[in-house]
Amino acid sequence: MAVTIRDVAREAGVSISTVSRALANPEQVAEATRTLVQHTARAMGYRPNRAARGLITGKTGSIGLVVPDLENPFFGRISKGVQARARQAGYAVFIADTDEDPSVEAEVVHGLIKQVDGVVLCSARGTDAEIRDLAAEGPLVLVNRNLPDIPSITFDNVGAVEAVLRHLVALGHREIAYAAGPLTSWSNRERAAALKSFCDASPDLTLVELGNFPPYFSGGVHAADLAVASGVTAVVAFNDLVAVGLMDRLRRRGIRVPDDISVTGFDNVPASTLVWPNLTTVDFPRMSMGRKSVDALLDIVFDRAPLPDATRQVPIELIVRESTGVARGAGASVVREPDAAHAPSA
Amino acid sequence: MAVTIRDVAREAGVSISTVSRALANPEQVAEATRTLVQHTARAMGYRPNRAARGLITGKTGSIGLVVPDLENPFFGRISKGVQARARQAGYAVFIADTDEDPSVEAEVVHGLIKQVDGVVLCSARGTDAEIRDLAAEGPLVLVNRNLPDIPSITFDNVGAVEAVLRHLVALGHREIAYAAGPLTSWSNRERAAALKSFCDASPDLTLVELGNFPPYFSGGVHAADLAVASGVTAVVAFNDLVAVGLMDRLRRRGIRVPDDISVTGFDNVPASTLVWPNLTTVDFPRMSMGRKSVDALLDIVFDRAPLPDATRQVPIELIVRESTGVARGAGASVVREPDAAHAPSA
DNA sequence: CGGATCGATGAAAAGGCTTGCAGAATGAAC
DNA sequence: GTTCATTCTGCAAGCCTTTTCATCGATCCG
Repeated sequence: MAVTIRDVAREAGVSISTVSRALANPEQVAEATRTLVQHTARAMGYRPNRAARGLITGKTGSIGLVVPDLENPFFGRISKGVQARARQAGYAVFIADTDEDPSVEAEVVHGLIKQVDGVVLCSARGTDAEIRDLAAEGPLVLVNRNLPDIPSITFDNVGAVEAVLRHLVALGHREIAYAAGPLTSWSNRERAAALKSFCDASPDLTLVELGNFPPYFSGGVHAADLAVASGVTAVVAFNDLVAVGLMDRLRRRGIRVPDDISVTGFDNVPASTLVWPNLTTVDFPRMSMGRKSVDALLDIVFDRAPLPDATRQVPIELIVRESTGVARGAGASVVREPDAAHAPSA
Repeated sequence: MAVTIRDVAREAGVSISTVSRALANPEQVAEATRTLVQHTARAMGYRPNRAARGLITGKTGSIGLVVPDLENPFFGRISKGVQARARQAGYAVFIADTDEDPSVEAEVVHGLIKQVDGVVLCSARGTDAEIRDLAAEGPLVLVNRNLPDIPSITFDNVGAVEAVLRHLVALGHREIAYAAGPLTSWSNRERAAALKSFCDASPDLTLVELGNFPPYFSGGVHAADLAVASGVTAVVAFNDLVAVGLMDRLRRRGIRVPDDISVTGFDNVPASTLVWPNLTTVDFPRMSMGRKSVDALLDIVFDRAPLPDATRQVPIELIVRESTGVARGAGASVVREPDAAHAPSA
């Protein structure tokens, strides 16, 4: 049988309230008593019963984290960030994997949110309405998805797209395909919209929208042939996994990257440096995103003033590697006469 | 404020015990009352308070999963298996990441094991003694590590090594290096020992032990140069990540795989098919391993007869891909006169 | 028709902990 | 020596649920 607070109290010769206080609010108890109690507790191997505490305080000391796919290193890293910060704050974290299924997502969050202090919902796949319903049930923060009135940690998708596009345009690319990710993905919708608006704004740029594809290697394989058929010189893939699948298929068909076609991804997952050529991609500091989400959640839980929205968006960085090069057929002159609207100033 | 069992009781005009029974043991309550209560409960949005239930039953309805690195897809997939089975059984799962640190591991398991019904400890990095101490504190099952007296789910490392070795020998390789993983890793020790015993048993085989290296891409990069210098024709890497790092470094040095050197991994993680050449590796059904671990844990928790040990070891499969080929310098004759002890019978 | 049997229900205790409130003890001030 | 302020400690209520035990009514049988 586990040792309880009253065992410690008996052993130390004090009341259970004193034990409770000595452990939880040490400053409320006299020095001598405090050390006696703490000593006894440790010696007896006392560990507070979280359930009992939770029953009274209404807090569980744990948070939930819901992700679409634990095996995807994108989420693995975010989870690590959440983990780390939660542990620092004395919180344990439930993790649930929804297998990219919006209905599982709703069910899981629903089942979790009442038995934890709050939930971090990562790359939510559900509709805005579903997510609002969920948020009404308890403290919820969104990662990689933005919804007014709900605390959201996002990264700068528009900036990321702009960086990629400038890079490609500078290399002489004018016909660019987007290998789209799942329609349920908010970041896919953001990127697609940003691409469209940029390309619409510059007359000499044509955007070919392909997809949607599943956000995996297989999606990229599928996209590759369509991209080739469309005649573009560069493909922006929804994420690194799709980009890698794309490059694999291109290589198997004897199409060279970047000589024949340039390819870019998003996320900077480990796989982006495993492949050859290494992938040009956009880095998102996922670890710090995970940490921030816990901070935001705890702000709600403890009713603290939340972070200003500006600091909620984590910065991005374009990582130029070997998968992008000068556009096929583009003379060097192209590089010297970039599209005024999108070329880097230097 | 949350709706409690007594709210439901008042609303339905019955006692709280009846509500409790109608929900938890429906057969103990009259048909009419049961449906009334269930209806009222649903209508009011009642959700039982797990903490209160746990206080009385002594069960939390949750289990813990502790892994060295969540970002590693090897563990990601195991986690998915654990996840899935736990959810089936109505359990939620705490996941903790130890960052490959044995002391964090001990601390985390220690902190977790009293507040869950049991813990699945994956690829434990601690010493045998540490793990035994942990197991004494509560229900614990080991995954990818074997310890007498503690329920363990493992895969057949010896069989895996044998399969790899037979494959390499059949291709004419006689000088083989092992790029070892962390000393804290049980499977690394198993594989190293199995390799040694096989090579010792066949006089014409020489084994070069390299390492130890961290179980990541970077470890493989490091190992590559040592492997080349050692003059071997094949390298068995501790896992796929190391193998991929190895191949990357070889490619950068202009050494061809498999023409100059053959490379194999273990685990069959997604990265093994992202690289070119695709990696020859050994597949472990990690998902089913995760599921089995939950079954084993629940067997302990519910005091059921545990699975027989034989079914605790999950089968393996050698996946031959393009990273292994005929040994450099070996004539075709070698393939026709394989070492009797290790060549496949066909 | 009385007693036994059975099913359905309710009352109440228990589980470990926190916390408001009150009491005891100590010390200081007069 | 008395009074008051100030700590420190203990009592007891309460958090929400499960579960034992008792009660009640009804059914059944002799």
